[in-house]
Amino acid sequence: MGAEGHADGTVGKALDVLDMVARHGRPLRFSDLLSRADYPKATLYRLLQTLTNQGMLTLDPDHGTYALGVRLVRLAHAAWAQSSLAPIARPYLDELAAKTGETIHLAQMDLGQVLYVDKRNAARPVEMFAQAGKVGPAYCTGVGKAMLAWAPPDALREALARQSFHRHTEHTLDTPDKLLAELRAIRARGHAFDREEHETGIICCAVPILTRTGRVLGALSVTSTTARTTLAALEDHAELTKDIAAKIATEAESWRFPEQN
Amino acid sequence: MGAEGHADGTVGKALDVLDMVARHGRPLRFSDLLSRADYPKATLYRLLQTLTNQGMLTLDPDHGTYALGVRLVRLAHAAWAQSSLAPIARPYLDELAAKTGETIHLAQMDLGQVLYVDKRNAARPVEMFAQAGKVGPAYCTGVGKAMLAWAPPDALREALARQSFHRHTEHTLDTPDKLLAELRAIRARGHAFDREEHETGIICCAVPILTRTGRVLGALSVTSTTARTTLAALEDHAELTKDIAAKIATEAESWRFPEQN
DNA sequence: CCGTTTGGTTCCATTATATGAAACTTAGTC
DNA sequence: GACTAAGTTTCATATAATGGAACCAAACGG
Repeated sequence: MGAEGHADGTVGKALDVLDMVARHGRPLRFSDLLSRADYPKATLYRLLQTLTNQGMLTLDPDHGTYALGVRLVRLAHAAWAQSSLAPIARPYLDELAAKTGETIHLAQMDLGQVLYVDKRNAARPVEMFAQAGKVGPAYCTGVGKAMLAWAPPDALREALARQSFHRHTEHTLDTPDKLLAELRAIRARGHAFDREEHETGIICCAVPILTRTGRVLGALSVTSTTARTTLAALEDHAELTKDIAAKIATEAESWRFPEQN
Repeated sequence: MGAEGHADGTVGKALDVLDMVARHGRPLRFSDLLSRADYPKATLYRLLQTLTNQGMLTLDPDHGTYALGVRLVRLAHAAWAQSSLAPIARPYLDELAAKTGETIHLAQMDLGQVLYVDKRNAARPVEMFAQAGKVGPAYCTGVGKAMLAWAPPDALREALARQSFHRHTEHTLDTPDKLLAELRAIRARGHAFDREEHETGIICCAVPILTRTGRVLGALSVTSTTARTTLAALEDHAELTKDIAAKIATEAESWRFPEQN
């Protein structure tokens, strides 16, 4: 428990508190936080004060509650634009969605979890940020497994340690060993499947987005339901998806390092 | 210079570094940061390390550059959803945009600066997050002045100290005194104008979004150009804008504190 | 109306932690 | 192969975070 891990220094603790507020989803009072966190009163108090006058939290004086601050929204804008693949990938996602007619996910890895940074919904169009930002498990999603399959050994070990291996469906790979075997297969095959491992009826085919040096930037998936299609049919999109992934990778590298190479 | 202000403790410094990366807009190397920040080498180094293994920054091993991390994107999602008025205000902004046919801005105050959290562009539709997240000066924008006019004394003093009072156009109120006089007028009138104070040709009429207790949550503006319309015409929308602002305030309060009152 | 609880803030001696000058280790140049 | 620039580590010191306890205020209960 308290599993968060290595909370290096004060900064780690502060960010921990920030996460706590973020997770809760709506404003909390001092005492709410005090019961959740196991920091001593005074420590938590000063942490909150610091975060508040840094603008990372806002203290609502009427209710005495803390909420995430607007400075975070500003940082968010920058992070979204600069660090996520989303802005670069947008046109390519559109293309992939149009050609496959299926739902598309773009994800990146965040401390062992899958972070969805963009999405195309076959039916409804652009939903962008509101839909993105969600997190999911790595061990039982197509994008998660695709990223893990190409992760360097130490990152993989780290990520494995953070998985909960909860048996979501009867197909979930619920042990590290099963997962490791699957990752080898994925690596050999070049793409990952989700065989209703996270949610019954939901299947997908996912590919990693790799730099020229083989580093994992993220993953891309074509998702559907067993009612609509089959895994084999989704696999037909695999090559196209890989091409798109390659384009995104290339663009990402040249966008971020204009002068280089 | 180094004006940032009270960098309380280590956390403050860490966030300062984060901002620095955010501002720059694209990945930076250690030495880039070293020259910008005036922290000693070792200090900055450890700060970066901490932020990196907290997931707030990512170190690109191929180029040795730091960029904002994905954890920030996740926090961003939460902040956007929970702390900004944007998700609540969306339908109301749509309504206001439709009825006025003009460009609408929704802004909040962030440490003396105006943070635009949403926008409706008369011509093109939804652009959402990509367009929002921008910051601007408080002393020479309609939304900024509207918020300052209803700010409590100490917050106002704080905010004034952070203004640069750069003379953007010939109409800019470029001293604290002029601004204070204007704020009194705004308060009396109930809404603020931007008389081409920030950009020539751009005018707007802005109202604050106030809680029942009179606290400023944000501001709403109807913006246009001198080519298209006049200030007097914009003022015709003032009452409607106030109504919309009131609705947003009410909804914000009940959304955040469901059980209360 | 006063004693009590609950929720929040401040004190202050102690300790842990961040600091930063300087030394060191690469990697890249000439 | 010496020289330079960029990044990393060390270590004594100063500083800042810590947290137990005391304090304050407001809500509660009798």
